[in-house]
Amino acid sequence: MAQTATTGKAAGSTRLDRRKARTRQALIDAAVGLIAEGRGERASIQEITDAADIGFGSFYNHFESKDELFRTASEEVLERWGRMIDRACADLGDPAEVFATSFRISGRLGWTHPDLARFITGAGLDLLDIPRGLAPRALRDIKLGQEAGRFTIPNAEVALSTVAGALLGLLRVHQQQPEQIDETAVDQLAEAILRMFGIPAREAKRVAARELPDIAAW
Amino acid sequence: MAQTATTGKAAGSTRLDRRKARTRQALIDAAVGLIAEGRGERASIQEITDAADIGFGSFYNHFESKDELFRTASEEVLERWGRMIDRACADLGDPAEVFATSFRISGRLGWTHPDLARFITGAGLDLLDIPRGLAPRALRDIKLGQEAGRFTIPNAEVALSTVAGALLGLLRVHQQQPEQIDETAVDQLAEAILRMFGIPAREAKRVAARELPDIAAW
DNA sequence: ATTATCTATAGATCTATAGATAATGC
DNA sequence: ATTATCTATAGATCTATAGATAATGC
Repeated sequence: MAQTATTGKAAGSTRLDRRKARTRQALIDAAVGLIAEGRGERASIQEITDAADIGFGSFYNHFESKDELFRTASEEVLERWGRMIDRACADLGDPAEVFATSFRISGRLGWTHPDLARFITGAGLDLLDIPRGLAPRALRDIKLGQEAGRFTIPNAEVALSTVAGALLGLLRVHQQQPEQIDETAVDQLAEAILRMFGIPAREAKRVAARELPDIAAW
Repeated sequence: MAQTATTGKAAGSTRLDRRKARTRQALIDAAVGLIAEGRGERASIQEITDAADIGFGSFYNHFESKDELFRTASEEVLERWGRMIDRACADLGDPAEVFATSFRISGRLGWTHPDLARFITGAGLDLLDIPRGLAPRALRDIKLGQEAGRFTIPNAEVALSTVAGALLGLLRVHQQQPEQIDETAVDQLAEAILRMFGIPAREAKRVAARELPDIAAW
């Protein structure tokens, strides 16, 4: 009874559980950092445990292989990203606006969430193979837009890959020359993508200019 | 005198030179195949020399490291691609049409040049960091289009990354579901990208529908 | 005689595990 | 007593090189 008193962590967990969870999280954080540095799977397990500041052997208490760690780490980060997008789009009905809002928020990650942005550029198009975060949401929204007759672009998968290329380019250029990418640049690109999807130019401008929820508060 | 008689190979080269060149080419072909399989730099030198059917030690007669081999192999393949594009666009003046033609030819690689297409999807967005092939040409054409006032899209680098995402999506879907991507699908995507770049919809349709040179002959 | 290729191997990693140590549970 | 962490290391790779073999030049 008293032992299940909350301690600010998950209820029902022992101190041992929490210590284990911390070690596991340290490994995940280290993996995320390595992907962001662009060294991804090329790092050795030794480098990973050094970065996480844990003993080498502890790695195998949590993951069977580097692959499993990197997959887990990617899914966790992208899941956070996905929930952020869901929150921002909760009240929107029009698929075109959902899509545009998701993209405009993602394009701002360079300054709102630099670590996440660096992870995304580090992962590259592999993002599309991870069933979390942008890919499943954007694909769903593109298909909804097609069904609603707002998007005339024929192939949703190809459209998704195009959007990923656009976002990665945006984040990459921002990392290299931050002054070139501001909110206007992100919104103009969102507008351009809407045109590509088949939304008339005038309407695309309107949809991409709607006010966004306050990102800073997240 | 008689010794420089041509033998169908480069003049002035000895038989030793030609044997060396064959070995080197076998290594490059093996590297291209490994990239196409998506195993790129993860293959060991032993696997590379096995695939090339040459002795392990010969590797170091030609390249100092795997990195150097893969860089050389990528540049060689992309250079061939680039020259193919140059040939097709030689007589075109309008930057928008040069761009559209380059893209429409590249989108057809899935059936005109399947090996090259598989290499491209295997390399992914790393294509943008190799100063050969699509990237420098597309960047040049986008900038020309901007200067000519035909493209209103603001950032050429971001636009380039978007186009790369589109092409990679196209080739990837074609590999997985060939029936989904035919010439019409490629041309529709080219048209959509022109709209994204700021070309009016009607004009985009016109530019993306011009007759292409006969690709089969290449 | 010269040059490239091949085979064999030393030495440097890197992974996976065993066994000792430390922390927590009860 | 139980569980997770740590250190140390065996065994499996993998790279780079040395030295032997084969092909070509002259």
